[in-house]
Amino acid sequence: MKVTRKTIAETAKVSVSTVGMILSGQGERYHADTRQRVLQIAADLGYQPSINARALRFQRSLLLGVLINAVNTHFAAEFLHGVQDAIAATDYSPLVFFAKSPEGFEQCMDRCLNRHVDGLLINCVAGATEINLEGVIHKLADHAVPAVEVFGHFLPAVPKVNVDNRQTAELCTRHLIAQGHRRIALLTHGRYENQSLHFDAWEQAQGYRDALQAAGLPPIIIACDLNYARVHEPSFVEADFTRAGFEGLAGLLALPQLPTAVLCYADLMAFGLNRACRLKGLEVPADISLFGKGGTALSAIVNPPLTTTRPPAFEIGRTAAANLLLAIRGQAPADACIAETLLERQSTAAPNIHGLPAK
Amino acid sequence: MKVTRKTIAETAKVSVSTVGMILSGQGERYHADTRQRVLQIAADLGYQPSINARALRFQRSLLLGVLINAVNTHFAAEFLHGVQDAIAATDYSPLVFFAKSPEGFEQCMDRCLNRHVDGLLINCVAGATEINLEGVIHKLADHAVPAVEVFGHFLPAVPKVNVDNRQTAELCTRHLIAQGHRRIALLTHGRYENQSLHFDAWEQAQGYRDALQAAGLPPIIIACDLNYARVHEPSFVEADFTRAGFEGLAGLLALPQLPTAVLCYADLMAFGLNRACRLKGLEVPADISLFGKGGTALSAIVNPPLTTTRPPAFEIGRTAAANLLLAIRGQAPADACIAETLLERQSTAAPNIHGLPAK
DNA sequence: GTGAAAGCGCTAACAA
DNA sequence: TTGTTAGCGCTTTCAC
Repeated sequence: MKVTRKTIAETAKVSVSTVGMILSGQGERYHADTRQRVLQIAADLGYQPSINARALRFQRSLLLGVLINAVNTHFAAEFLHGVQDAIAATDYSPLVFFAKSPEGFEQCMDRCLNRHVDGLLINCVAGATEINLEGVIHKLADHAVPAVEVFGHFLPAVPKVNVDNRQTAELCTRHLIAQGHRRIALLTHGRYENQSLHFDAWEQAQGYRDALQAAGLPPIIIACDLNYARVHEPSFVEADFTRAGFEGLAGLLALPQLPTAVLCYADLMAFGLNRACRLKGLEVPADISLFGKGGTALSAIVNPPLTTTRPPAFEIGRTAAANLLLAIRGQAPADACIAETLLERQSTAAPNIHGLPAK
Repeated sequence: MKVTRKTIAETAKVSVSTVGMILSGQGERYHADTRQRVLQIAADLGYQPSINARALRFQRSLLLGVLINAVNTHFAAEFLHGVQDAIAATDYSPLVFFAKSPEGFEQCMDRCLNRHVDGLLINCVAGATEINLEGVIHKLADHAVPAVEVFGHFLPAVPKVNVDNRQTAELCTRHLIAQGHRRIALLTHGRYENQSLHFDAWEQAQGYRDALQAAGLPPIIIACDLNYARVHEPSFVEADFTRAGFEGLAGLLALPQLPTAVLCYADLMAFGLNRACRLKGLEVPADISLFGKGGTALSAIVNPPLTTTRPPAFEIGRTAAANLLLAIRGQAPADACIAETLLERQSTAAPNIHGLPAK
């Protein structure tokens, strides 16, 4: 049933090493006859090399470990599509693990390591101090396995592929400025100044400020109390974000003048803010423009459809896998940072400067 | 650096076979001393068995192929968690592929087969006639690889693990009946009678009818025109569902009497219907109870929070993987069908029978 | 009680 | 031009 090189050797009446040499393409030095015969028989028998034997022999597996922890599960599929795209032309296959707990994460990593994966694509949990980063870093070094970190900045000396939150925010802010907005607020995470833990919020604020500064406009930052880090029930996280957005309006109304546009830290916050606005009789976008972040499926169907940006999960997966292949080949890949994709919809418009109907 | 049984044997001054016997738990016949020493050293050195060597020895790859096509990506992570849970105590690892196109699906399958996966977990695309099922079935038979199909009924003679849509609908309907509802409508897919293509809608209708019949109540089915099968832009799918739900109210209003409760084919349809109700001045749940399906994250935070059911993706993943392991061991696993989990929230309540404010 | 040996399939240095 | 051999790490039978 199972056809190995031995089978071929016996059928062709040559030795296994001859078969091996010929099949691996180094068969120039053999008789054309022999070569022909061996190749023919291999094809006829439908020979498939045993990747396991190869893996044992070479101490490499043609396997890529993919450790996914806190990536928004909505993007996991897209991310993996990108990974597949990058390895489509190679013999590599992805060994995928979703880790939910810190211990789970290490177990998944161990599994990858004793599978002798040739490289590791790592997404550490965002904002989790619970994970034993020291251990992870140590293991990586110990096993000398090439790795690329995605959606995070937790592993020093590991090449990274990330969302460029700074550039994204700059893009959004410039977009609003170009529309004519002059009072643009940022509704963000309460701990956005904690660069290491909430790097995404921090980066967003940077980009926001940069764009405003370039236009000679003052930043207006409203920080919301978000305590999702303490809670593990996903629906609560979402409820918390919308609540924060809803309550954000109070902060905006307390300002000397209401901003004409608000860039949010997350779509869900924009949803909450949108509802609060409606209850206060503020029209979106006529009275106030709302800019989300995340590109959630829902953003397309709320009322009005939310202008937002979507993480380029496919691109990130593809770039990360491509860079990992480079690293496996011994070339140190550069870090990559990819801006989100802008999805312009109906929650943003030119400001109604004169109190007249917009447009 | 790398610690094998040889390393342990040398350190413990015994033979590799002794180490092997002891580590595999069959070390009763050895000196307690020896056993202790070997186990201690193995632990100290952090010995991890080489799965590749084992795989070669046993002629199995210890790899499980997972082909995911149309599973709601929201559930993919949960599903894979379940798979991991089932194989946690084994040496198996999941080779995961997300296929977006029919050709992509076959390529992924080929990759699994080339890798000699010991088993295949397959999710074929729902409602896709485009996929070459014949080819898939043929390949499975050809390679004699055990398989389990999940979230679908497309592969004859392959054991299945599915959501029990019939039982779920029966559960929901009975729940509404128990609350006192007598006019309960089903807002569903226009082609719900196409059992093979839209089996989920078909099954739901069955359960709905069964529960009503048992209570001596008449079914009221409103079928919506859904054309998502023709469209590949995900946000459109969602827009289409909400639109269908929104328009569904017209069908309900055209009835001799408005139902007091509506079971929907999907959360998104319930969202659309909810909005339509509000616009018509109908209060949920005071005037009409709404029951979703899907347990989307959003369902928890809409207003009012939607009573719905959530696919037991974790359970399905776990059961499917467990059954696949059975199949690999040569035991034919039974089909499994698991009802969704009921999430009771605020969109359902006892009917306001007398036109008085509910409750 | 313990160890030697063979072999899973593949590879490569070395003999012939 | 082709074959022999040793070995990757693990398992298991059989001999001591």
